Parts: sequence; structure tokens; C-alpha cells
Amino acid sequence: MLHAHYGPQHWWPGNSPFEMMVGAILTQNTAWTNVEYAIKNLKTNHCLTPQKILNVDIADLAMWLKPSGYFNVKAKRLRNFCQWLVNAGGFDAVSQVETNTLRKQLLSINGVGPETADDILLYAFDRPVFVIDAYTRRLFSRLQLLDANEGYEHLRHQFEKNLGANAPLFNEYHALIVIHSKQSCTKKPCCSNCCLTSVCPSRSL
DNA sequence: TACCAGGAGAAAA
DNA sequence: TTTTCTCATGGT
Repeated sequence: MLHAHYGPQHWWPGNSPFEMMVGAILTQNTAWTNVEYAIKNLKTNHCLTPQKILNVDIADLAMWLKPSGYFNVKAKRLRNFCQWLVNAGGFDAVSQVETNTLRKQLLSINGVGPETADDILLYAFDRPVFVIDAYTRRLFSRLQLLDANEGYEHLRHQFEKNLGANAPLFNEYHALIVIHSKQSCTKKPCCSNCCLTSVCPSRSL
């Protein structure tokens, strides 16, 4: 239904796998529009590579990340991630690592939690891992298809079990949830159970 | 002016 | 082990 309404999204917003990974870290608890300003600053300062992020002064890095909020925290997290990527041999080497092993490695990085790790796995490494974010919880909770308080891993396994291991499908599915939620966020629920979608009997898109 | 937005880690209970 | 607190900017 969402695909028919919005069309294919071909996500994630980013021109390279590394830019996608940087975006996944910077978007933590932050609106994407603010992340775009920070990524633009990195590009303007020719700093959108792991090596340059590791070599630049941390104060400068934090200053460039300022628009994305939590800039001091995110500067450290981005550095931690880049250090891991370089130590692991770079993107091509990491691409060869089996999905579950790679997920564990990502989760071992200070500053990379389940959602950020799964964003990176799905969108940068094209792995069949479903991303459970605030939009997913909100939408499916309103549809009464899940309990928003359920643990991250439980929800992820539920989606993966029901959809099958299909990275392109997960990519499109999550992108549509996000694009729909962003467009719906300006709408007020029509009732206490409103899901803000056309499946809600009281609403039409 | 107040609230919200694609988390995660540390500290406290 | 679980809950609470902290990090922070830009848009509405």
C-alpha cells in the first residue's frame, strides 16, 4: 500500500557507503535535515573519509558536526567508528565479513547501538537486517501490530521472520515507513487508534 | 516559548 | 538488572 502510494524510494540518502555510515551515526535522536547540514560541512572541509576524520582536530570535527546536535558526543562516536573501519582494513575488507559477525563487531564500537548498526548493515553493506526505529515502532504500534515497548531484538526478529531475508525489501520497507511517517507527522490522529495511514477507516490519503 | 526529532552510554537506584 | 539522566541543534 505504501509502495503504491509513495513509489520506490531507493534509499538511504547518501552518495557513498561511507556517507551512509556517517549519516547513520549523526542521525541518532536527530532530524535528518540537521544531519544534512553537518554532512555538508564535512564535504566542504574535504573531511568525508575515515582517514581525514581520524586526523583532523577533534574540536574542528565537533564544530562541523554542530548542526546535527550532540556534537561533542557524535565527534567521538564518529571517530570510534572510523578507527574500527580503518583497523578492520577498510570498507572492502569489512564487506567480506559474515553478517552476524559484522553486526557484533559494529555493536562493540562505543557509540554504535542496535539501530545504528542495522542502518549501516542494511544501507551501506546491503545485508538483510531489518531496522527498528522510532518511526517503525510508532506506526506499527498505532496499527496495533506490535507493542512499542517490546525489546529491539524481539521486534527485529519478528519482522525478519515474517518478511524473509531480503535486503532490497527491507531497504524499501523501512524507507517507506520513514517517508510516510514524515509526511504524516504533520497530521493529527483522527481517533485514539489512528494509524495515520489509509488503512485507518476514518482517514484517506 | 516549548516541544519534537530516525539513540546510545553512563550513572544511579 | 532496570531505570533515569545527559548529550544539543534546528524547525515548527
